[in-house]
Amino acid sequence: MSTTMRDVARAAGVSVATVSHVVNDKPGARIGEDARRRVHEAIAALGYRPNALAKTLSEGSSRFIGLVADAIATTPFAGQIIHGAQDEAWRHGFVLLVANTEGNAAAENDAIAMMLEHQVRGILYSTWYHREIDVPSPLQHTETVLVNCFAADDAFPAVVPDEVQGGRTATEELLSAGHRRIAFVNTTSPSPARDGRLAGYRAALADAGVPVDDALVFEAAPEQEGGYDIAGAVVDSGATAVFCHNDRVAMGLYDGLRDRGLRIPGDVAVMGFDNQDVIAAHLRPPLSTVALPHYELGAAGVRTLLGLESPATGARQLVACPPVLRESL
Amino acid sequence: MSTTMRDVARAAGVSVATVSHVVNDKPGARIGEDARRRVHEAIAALGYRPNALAKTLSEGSSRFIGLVADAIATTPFAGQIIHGAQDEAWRHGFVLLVANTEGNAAAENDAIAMMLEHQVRGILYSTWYHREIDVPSPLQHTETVLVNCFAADDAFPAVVPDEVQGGRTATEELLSAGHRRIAFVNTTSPSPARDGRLAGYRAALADAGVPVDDALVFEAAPEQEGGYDIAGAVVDSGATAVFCHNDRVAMGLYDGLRDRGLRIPGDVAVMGFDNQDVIAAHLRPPLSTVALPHYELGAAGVRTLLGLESPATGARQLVACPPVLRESL
DNA sequence: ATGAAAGCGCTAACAA
DNA sequence: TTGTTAGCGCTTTCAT
Repeated sequence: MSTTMRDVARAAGVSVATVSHVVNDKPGARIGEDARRRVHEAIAALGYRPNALAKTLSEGSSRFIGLVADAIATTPFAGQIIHGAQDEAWRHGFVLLVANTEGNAAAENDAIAMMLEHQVRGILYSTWYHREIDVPSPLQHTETVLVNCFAADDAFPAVVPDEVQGGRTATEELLSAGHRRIAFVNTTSPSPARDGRLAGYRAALADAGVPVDDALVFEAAPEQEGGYDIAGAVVDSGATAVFCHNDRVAMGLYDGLRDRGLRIPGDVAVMGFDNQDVIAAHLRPPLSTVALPHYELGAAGVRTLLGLESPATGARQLVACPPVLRESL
Repeated sequence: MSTTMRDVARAAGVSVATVSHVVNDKPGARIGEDARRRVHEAIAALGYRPNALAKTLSEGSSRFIGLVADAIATTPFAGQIIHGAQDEAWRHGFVLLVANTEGNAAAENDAIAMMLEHQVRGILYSTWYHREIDVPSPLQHTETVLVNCFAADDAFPAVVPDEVQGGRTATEELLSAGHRRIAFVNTTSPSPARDGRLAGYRAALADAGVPVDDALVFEAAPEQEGGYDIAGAVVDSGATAVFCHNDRVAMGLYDGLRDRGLRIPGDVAVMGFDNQDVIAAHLRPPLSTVALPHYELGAAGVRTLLGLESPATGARQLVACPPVLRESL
């Protein structure tokens, strides 16, 4: 097997206790200059690596954090949640245990059980799109933080994107670009995103003294196809700017607009939502949008779990969706 | 703290050895019906969960596998490597420790060190695009499998996509759709993908008895912009079909073609590469392409690490890139 | 300033 | 069939 603390102790001619002290740089430990040096030498010579598992066992508390995700796969940016969580965990000396459950309840329970058996400090439960969930029962008695989702009764700390602010921001950008007839192509699927962004849109208009015209609010499937199909109606409405529920809808709308000989942003300004990697920056013209803060969601989740971030509001913690301006308006 | 095996033993009126045996369902262990039942009852009553860390310590071998990735973030489908690795690891009772290093050497070394300290059985080192790498030195003395990358001298087992076969497949699809003047818009950046796909393109043409015309081979930046900009030249070449280095280039090409009043696939057939989630299936028309097998790469990496898959060839293990036919040809 | 020794929760001989 | 016991590698009093 690998070299242990005992090997080091023997090589340095000291006891394991001494080695332990110098390895961990214990504050209240008086170690002689000489002994300390010998230990370091022995460590280098033997290529000693502390066994984190043994350490955990003896200390009684691990440095693992679990992250169970319903879909690392399905959506590109879900990976950003992992990334943010991993970075932040790392920053505090923690390691991430990742499990992908594909929404399968059995897999979910297995994953949670396995994490608990590995003595995780707590579990981050995340979804790939912002929504309300039923918290899996094994999580009821575990230190849990919801990421990008929330419990019906807000019984668990949760970190979610601020949809209302996002919708408001998008609209404000269009407003400040001089537009007054601003259409909103919302999604057809009921969700916090749908309600929140609409509320934000309305609020921004109201604040700007622009009357809300319900004829300017459309609904479309939240994909390219939805955006493409709604283009005609949007054009007919006489809108000079369009805020799309997401970047994919915007991408479809681009095509629909182009088919009708309309130029962006000359004839119609377009604003997206999500700031989706492969799309937003590379449409022609590059799409202005509002970013979904996935990385930050993961990071904030870890901080909350570690008790470094007091849930200001009480339950749901809102993370801002910042605007990303490019050339579509 | 949580309930331990001792608590269970006491509650069931047996020894810890007995509990251990029933918990692990040890083959060579004769346990009385009665004792077994009492143990199970005690476990249920106390809500006992085995401590995986203690188990590892005592058994001497852990069930962790490390995955260090240079960018979970940058590209959407990198996440699929994690996903595949995680599923496969899980399937064999292993847990994935994930670390994202953003290509930073220091972070990389830290990550590897941490994994080693956690007694990982081995480490998967993966990159977000297929390329040759210098294997970080701490990995030299560790059970390592390269995923989506390979060492200069093929000194490490590696699992990579079969670029040549991919290029050949793409071309064959175009060929069997009846095309003879098939352009290839390759990338400008040197890479296994660039060389391999070109080789596959040539081989497919040769096999079909179609002379390779170098005037039909173009180069463009591997993004939407590159595809858009090259459209004119491609059209001028008189090609009736275009094989693009990747889906993003194809997306740009779509725009360029449309600007020139050309229809897809009526006037020009288009084939992509990557099968990139957000893009391929949602262009108009949906893009036919060749899939990069990221999930499979991650899964195969785990199998190889676990010694379940004997590297047939010796060093680099090739994973097939299957065609995904939609409506662009 | 340093060491001995008792655990942490579990496994695996070996006894009984 | 079941129990005893000695570790696994490390931390941590408590002596010295």
